[in-house]
Amino acid sequence: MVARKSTSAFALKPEERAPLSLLVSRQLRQAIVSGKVRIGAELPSEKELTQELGVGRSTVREALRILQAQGLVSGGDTVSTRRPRVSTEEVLSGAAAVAMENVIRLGQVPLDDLVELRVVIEGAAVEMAAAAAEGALDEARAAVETMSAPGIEIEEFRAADLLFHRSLAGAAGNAAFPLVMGVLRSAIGSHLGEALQREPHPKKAMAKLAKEHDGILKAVAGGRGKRARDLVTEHIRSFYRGRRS
Amino acid sequence: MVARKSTSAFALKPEERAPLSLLVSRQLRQAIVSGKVRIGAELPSEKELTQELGVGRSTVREALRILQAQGLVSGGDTVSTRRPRVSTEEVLSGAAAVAMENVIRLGQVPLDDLVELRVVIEGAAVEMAAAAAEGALDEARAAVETMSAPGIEIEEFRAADLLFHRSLAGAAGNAAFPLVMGVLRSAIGSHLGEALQREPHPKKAMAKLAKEHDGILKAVAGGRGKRARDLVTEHIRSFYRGRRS
DNA sequence: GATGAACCACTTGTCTGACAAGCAGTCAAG
DNA sequence: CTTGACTGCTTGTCAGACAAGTGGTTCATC
Repeated sequence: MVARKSTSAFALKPEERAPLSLLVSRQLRQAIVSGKVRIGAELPSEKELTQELGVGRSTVREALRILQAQGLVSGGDTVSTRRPRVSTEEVLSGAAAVAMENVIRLGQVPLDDLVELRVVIEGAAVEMAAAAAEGALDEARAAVETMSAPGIEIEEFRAADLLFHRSLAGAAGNAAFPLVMGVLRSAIGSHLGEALQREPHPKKAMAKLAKEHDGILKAVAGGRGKRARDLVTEHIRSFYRGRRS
Repeated sequence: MVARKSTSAFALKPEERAPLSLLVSRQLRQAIVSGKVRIGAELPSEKELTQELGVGRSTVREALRILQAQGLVSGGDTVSTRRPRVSTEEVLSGAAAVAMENVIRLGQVPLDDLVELRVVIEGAAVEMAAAAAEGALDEARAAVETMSAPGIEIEEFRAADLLFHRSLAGAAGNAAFPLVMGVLRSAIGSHLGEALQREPHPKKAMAKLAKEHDGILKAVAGGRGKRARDLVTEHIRSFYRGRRS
């Protein structure tokens, strides 16, 4: 409390009572989301921040830890001596997924509700994509091809699956769809513990999924929005059905 | 690195390379989500954790800051000398909301995309709510009543409006809908800077909104899902239309 | 000139010790 | 019984110290 000057007046706003480290973290957050510091750029070192902000190093470090936990800053969880950077989108949505998973784990949101929300979003996305009838389907098409390859590994399949759903969600031209969808997917997946790994017949399951993907893609490409939505709905629901822990 | 005993064995998992503070935070998180520490319960003091875990206080503090940023622990942002507690649902959802908002902000998602996603989610929510056996509409009904009061202030109206949309989104029985809807709403609002404040004729605008709310509510209560969805869609779109900064 | 090793500055991670401010319980004085 | 001071305990913050790792510079060697 050495830095707060005891605020003798009685009208003290509640924000003035926040710890310094939180204020610092907010200030840095502001600098980041406002684009003042570009994505992926390096932040000043802890010492520089210390001098620049006029606070102790512990305070700066705590602020950085907060931002790191929020996913806005990355770098601490890697090696050492590497300066913190502004996170990429991936780290960021990873942090959001962790937060959502916490909400699930503590019983605030049942798993099924997340699945259903994903159905709603992705269903709407494919329906809109089918109506838009544009050429943003190349990525999805390539992903389907990858997944249909005979000797594919589970890990590869998972990556291609993510790419497929992501690009399909983005095919409607809405940037918010794939972002939120990704967070949901990751939260569900980490809660479930990667269902595909425990599949008794992974090859068979993957073949089934690949076939469904192909059907969805064809429906979208053919402009049959309703059909695409139904297929996606069934695709997602059936995948998670019976896999609840 | 003084606390890690140089791990002379060669088989060190990549997790062993994580900072100690992160490991501590994970351990505490595990204790929380596994239900070992009940929700709302007090955690041991920093000193006790220090002794219990065998690490320095700075490390414990950083771990606590991480958990706090994730919303799992609350207490630090309030007064002082109050021990950290396991968070309640509100804090937790709030942290998830912040994380999602970061994703959206940094992902450069256009405003229209956010609005459209909100239309999709809320539209689906009211349609599902209309189909399901209702009973959860009391809150929404009360909110509409509040908003229809003649001499209502803008701030009051905003609060009631939030309550209306939130309870309506939750009326479908899906906890994820109101959560994400709240995030979107807040993200949109911070983009737009509280549109209602700058309204030339706030009274007139509020009256129009209240009337639309009433219509939506009646449609949901009457089980007319399609109609409710259309009304919500138009309600949200028309509100944000022309208000883009 | 190219290459590799030694060296040094800087950064992060962690610990320790210190102090201010606030809160809660205790306990004696009225 | 009430009230006021006192005494711990807790969090917030700072400063200093050291270990370990990374990167760039310099310099000797081929």
